[in-house]
Amino acid sequence: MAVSVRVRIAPSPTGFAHLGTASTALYNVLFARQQKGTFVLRIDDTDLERNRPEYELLILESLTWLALEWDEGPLRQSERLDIYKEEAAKLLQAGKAYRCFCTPEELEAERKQAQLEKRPYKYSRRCLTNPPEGRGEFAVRFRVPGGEVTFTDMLRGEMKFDADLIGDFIIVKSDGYPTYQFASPVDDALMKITHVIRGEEHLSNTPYQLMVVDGLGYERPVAYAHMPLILAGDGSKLSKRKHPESNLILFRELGYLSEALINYLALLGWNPGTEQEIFTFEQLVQAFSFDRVQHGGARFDWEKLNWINGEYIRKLSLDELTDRLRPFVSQLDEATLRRAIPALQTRLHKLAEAVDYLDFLWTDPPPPAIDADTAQRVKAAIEAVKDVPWDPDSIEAALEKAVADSGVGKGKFYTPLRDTLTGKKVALPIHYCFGLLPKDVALARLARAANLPV
RNA sequence: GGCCCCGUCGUCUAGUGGCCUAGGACGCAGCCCUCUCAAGGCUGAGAUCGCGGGUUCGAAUCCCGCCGGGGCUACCA
Repeated sequence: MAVSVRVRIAPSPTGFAHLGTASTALYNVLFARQQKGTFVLRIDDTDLERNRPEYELLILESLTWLALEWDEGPLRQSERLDIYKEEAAKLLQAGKAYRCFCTPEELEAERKQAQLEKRPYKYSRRCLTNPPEGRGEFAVRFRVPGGEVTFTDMLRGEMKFDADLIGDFIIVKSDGYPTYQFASPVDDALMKITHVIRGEEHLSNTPYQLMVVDGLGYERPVAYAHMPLILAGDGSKLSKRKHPESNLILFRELGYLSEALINYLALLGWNPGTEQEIFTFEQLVQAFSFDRVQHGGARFDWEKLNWINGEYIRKLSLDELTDRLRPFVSQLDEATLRRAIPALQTRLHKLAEAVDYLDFLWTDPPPPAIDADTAQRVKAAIEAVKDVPWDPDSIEAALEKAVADSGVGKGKFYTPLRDTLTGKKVALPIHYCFGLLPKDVALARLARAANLPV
């Protein structure tokens, strides 16, 4: 009987959730849904120095926004300290771990020395071979048995690491908290995680964690999948500090649709083997497979995301787009917003751009300086529209007639009108600029610009 | 330094020995449409497949070396 799939994501609340978090979560969810498995959310909050509770909130909020819902959790490592203590005690008792009293300075000196002698650094094991007399603060080190560690990576096949190159590493810090290399494999084992799907930066961490699992006598995960990293535009790895723009909350604020971001992220590093680029989530679940995942990192491309986001915006129904837009233009009344949608829909790449197209509705632009001829045409425009029904189509018909009568081209006729009404060089079609404005406001703006009595 | 991963148009990629004079998408350029900006339609530029050796009748695809990028090597995760 096949064991049911259990996967997890384990972000640490030392910063906002970023693109990498989303990407890893996505692949986990895709696999979980496809295999009818369980997706667990665990918060790896063992870094006392850098953890912040508000970051955890941000992570949950980001994942929820992206609809990457977890089935179990969030479990917090900070609430499982007893477990790690117990597991560490087992290792200590079995002689598979030992107390280390070395100070950071001493360790630093060891490292420097190794570097000086041009030999690869490995902890000297002095606290194992010569346990110091003094008591006091100590960390717990795992006694690396050496030999070879092998495991299967779902992308790369059989991986083999030489454990003789790995020094004894710390599993419990002197503050009593477990390190990542310890807590993570312990939890994965206890939570019966079957497939560890995570970023490629963890590929060479895997042997550490496998040795811990083996040392404890737990069952190993069935397989690992180390997914390609998302790179910044310059090819470097995305980091929270260097790349604040990768904050997922920011994507929401800029007006990216969560399903568009998901679609883009899925394509970044994975490809379906067909030329399809736009996928529903269900289609992704069906189509996803690890053997079509890229092995190398991929740069994040805003342009392509913008295009996909535009595609998604254009697919939305009038009601859906209205709902999505509302938070971005809360100044605007519902009816006006709905009337603007047809003109907006083909123009937006991000929802927030709606503000640039609509803010003339609640912000009076300064009247432009116009010459006598132009004033005449503005006046003609006023005459043309002042008695027509106030909807874009009627306005357009009236204006077209006025243009024909004026003897000048549309561009020459419309440009000063657009300028007067919106104060902008780029705007919605002129009849929308009229129609969205209350009639009296539109006429007043024109009259003022043409220096006419209102 | 050591270990590991990766290397096809600017970017994301297709490609697993002949179908590749290397395909698609984004972006870019031009044209059409057009009151601006988009959207849409059409056309186009853009990769000697990191480099050098092999293997083979034939290599982007296999082998070796080199170079380049990234990751790990923390009492960060």
